[in-house]
Amino acid sequence: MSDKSNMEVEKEELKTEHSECGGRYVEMVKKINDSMPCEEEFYDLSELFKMLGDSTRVKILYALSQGEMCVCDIVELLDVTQSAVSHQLRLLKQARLVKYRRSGKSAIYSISDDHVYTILSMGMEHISE
Amino acid sequence: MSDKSNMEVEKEELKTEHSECGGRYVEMVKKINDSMPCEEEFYDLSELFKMLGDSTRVKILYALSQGEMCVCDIVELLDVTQSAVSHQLRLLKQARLVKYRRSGKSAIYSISDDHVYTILSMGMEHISE
DNA sequence: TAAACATATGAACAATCATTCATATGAAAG
DNA sequence: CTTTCATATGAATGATTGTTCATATGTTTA
Repeated sequence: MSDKSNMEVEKEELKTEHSECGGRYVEMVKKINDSMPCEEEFYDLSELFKMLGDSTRVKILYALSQGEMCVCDIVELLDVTQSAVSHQLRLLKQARLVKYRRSGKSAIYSISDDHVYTILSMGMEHISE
Repeated sequence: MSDKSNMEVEKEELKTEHSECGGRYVEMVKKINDSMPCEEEFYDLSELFKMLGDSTRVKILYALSQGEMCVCDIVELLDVTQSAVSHQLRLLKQARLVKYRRSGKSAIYSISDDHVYTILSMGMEHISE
């Protein structure tokens, strides 16, 4: 295989990898590419929003944003099974969005920091536009 | 069936529906319950966050938050198939998070309003705590 | 009009997820 | 120590979702 045919193959690969329409934006794309957050950051970010991307969990977080409460309060407030609430609280705890302490028979949950509430509020503001 | 036994049954149902631990929080729960956003609001809110709850979509939105660009730019910038990008753009468009216009062969997408960017930023701030 | 390019879309598939049911743990009261 | 209450958890299931592959649509250029 000659050098020439090799180069031609590379050219072809380049052509199929991405299109040529870019024209106007190539420079911008390069710049953005250099300042792109890393894969992990995007992953964490989407994981965070994934936690907020469920009706039951959002309700729980909203309730807790009004003040700490125990599991049975949440069950009473929302229309969800105790089991479902418990499962979701576990996820929220793992994601460090809520914390809890034990008090007698009860487990008392609360929002772990108020960034969470801020994000919720921004979301609510957005959907009422 | 006498009135008395009827009342007893109701009492029992009440007991099994929710626990009695509430004690301290009952008043608060009532108050919160009255000011709770409606089902639909929670639904919309979780739908919004669901859109941000995927790595590919977050990347796309981040890229677009730097400026409008066409599909092939996004494909080049991120490491995702053209088909996957197109599918996700459709979802983002349906959710009104992005808008697009056609220019020749290209479809040029952009963030539909900067609430989106604000929410993204809040999220990024949160995960770097 | 045909070829090339940019984007969109339908169907299929694997993976993830939220809920339910049954049951386990843990704590307090009797 | 047994019962009752509050919460947690494992397994099963149905539903949703993101990607891929193949192909269609729409636009420009030759």
